[in-house]
Parts: sequence; structure tokens; C-alpha cells
Amino acid sequence: MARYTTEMEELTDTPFYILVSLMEAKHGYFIMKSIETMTNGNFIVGPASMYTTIQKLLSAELIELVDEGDRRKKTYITTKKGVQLLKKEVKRRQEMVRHAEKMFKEKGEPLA
Amino acid sequence: MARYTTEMEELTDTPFYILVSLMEAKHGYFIMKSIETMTNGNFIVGPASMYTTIQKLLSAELIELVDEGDRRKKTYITTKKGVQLLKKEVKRRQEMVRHAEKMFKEKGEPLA
DNA sequence: TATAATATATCATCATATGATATAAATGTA
DNA sequence: TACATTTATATCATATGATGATATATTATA
Repeated sequence: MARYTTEMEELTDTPFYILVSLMEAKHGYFIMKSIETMTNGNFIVGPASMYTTIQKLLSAELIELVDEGDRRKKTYITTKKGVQLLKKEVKRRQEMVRHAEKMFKEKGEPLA
Repeated sequence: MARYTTEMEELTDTPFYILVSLMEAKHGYFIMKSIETMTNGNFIVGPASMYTTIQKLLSAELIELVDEGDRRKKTYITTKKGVQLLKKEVKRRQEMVRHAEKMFKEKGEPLA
């Protein structure tokens, strides 16, 4: 049977942080809180971004529902596919940093 | 006299790469080519993204026009304000990588 | 019992990105 | 010289992404 998936080739910051957070199973509200804590309040995902992004990540099969007795909470976890994309996205960001560092060095401009 | 500026607090990938490229003065078309070369063809900025983003970066005073005799080409360079924001954005990306690395390590999942 | 925190969800709007298209000059080549 | 390609800038319409505001219900706490 055909499964219709929405592809997400590149991750913007919001889905990136959600995938990182969901390497440990959590429900939506707790993902919000954990990202806020992880980033010392520097990156905040509100409910609108949270729940719309969760739907997109589910449809792209980058996260999946985990069954936990709690009717009220919906618990998710990053799938293998999600972890693979996350690795790629970490490397992409490392490269962006490297490109910038190289240019700063060439211009004799300190990054510190 | 009042100068109307559009603020850009966070940089997405396209303006990030344009600011990096414009640490050396260039005209729009050459920025496109240089980003393609810099990223080994992994990040391509087409004309629509290029010229609309240039307008936004100008309005935010993150880049400025450099006078060069050529009537046909418009040469730009990243301003001090642009360099400052770029530094901040490099750090932001470094932190995102660190957050992900920490989680990968905790989960015993290799990033390589 | 009133208040705050937890928890999920959608709507309308704004911001951002981009394929397609247009225009024109310069350069290369047949 | 004629033709194609590359250089160079620009805009339109559309698609995608992000988010403030709002709504609803449950659970914990003062």
C-alpha cells in the first residue's frame, strides 16, 4: 500500500531543534520546554510552530508516534531516517561555519 | 535626516552566504558564481533569491554599494554592521552543531 | 475555588524563497 | 557577419515556512 510522504530535504532551525530534542522520546509541550532549556532561552518555539512542524515531520517520516498509555500526551521520537537527515544537516552547518571562518581568516578579521 | 532601515535579526542560509561572499567586494552575478564555487555546487542562489536578498541586505545596512566605474555592474561589500551580525550568526550555527553533537554523544550515536 | 501550568490545535498573516520570465550588453564562435 | 552563449540585473507570481493570537480542556497548586 502506498504511503504518501512529504519530503523535507533541508531543515530550517525549528525542525532541526525538534529532531535533536526528539532523539529522546517526548511529547510536544515538553519539546518546547526542552529546546528553551537547551538553548538557554535563546531559541523559543511557540505552540503554532511546534504543532505545525510536528505534523510536517510526521508526514516526512522523520519522527514517529510512540505509544505510551497517556491519552492526553502524544509522545514522539526521531526515526532512523530523521537521525540520518540530522547528521547531514549538522555537517551542512559545520561547512557553513568553515566557509565563514575561512573568509574571516583571509580578511584578517578575528571571529572571537 | 531619518534613514529607514529594515532590520534583519537572524540570517537564513541565503543572506548568510551572501554576507560571507561580500567580505570581498563583488557584483550580484559574481556573488552567485562565487557561492556556487565556494560550496562545490551544494548551495546555489538563483537570480530571484539573489537580487531580492541584495535589496533586503541593503535596506538593513548589512551591505553597501561600492562605487566602481562600471555602469553595468553594481558592486557591493559587507558593512561593519554586516560583519558583526555574521559573527553572531557563525556562533549561532556553532551552538546548533554543539547541541546536536551533545545529544548524539549522549545517545551513543556516532556523527561520522 | 480560582489561578497557573500543562497540553494540543488551528487560523490568519507575515516573511522568505524561488521558478519563470524579461531585458540587454558583452563575449565567443562558426 | 551572424548566431549562441554568458554576463548582468530585475520583477512577478507562487510556494513554503514561521508565528501571534486565539481556542479548548485537563491537571496541579495556592
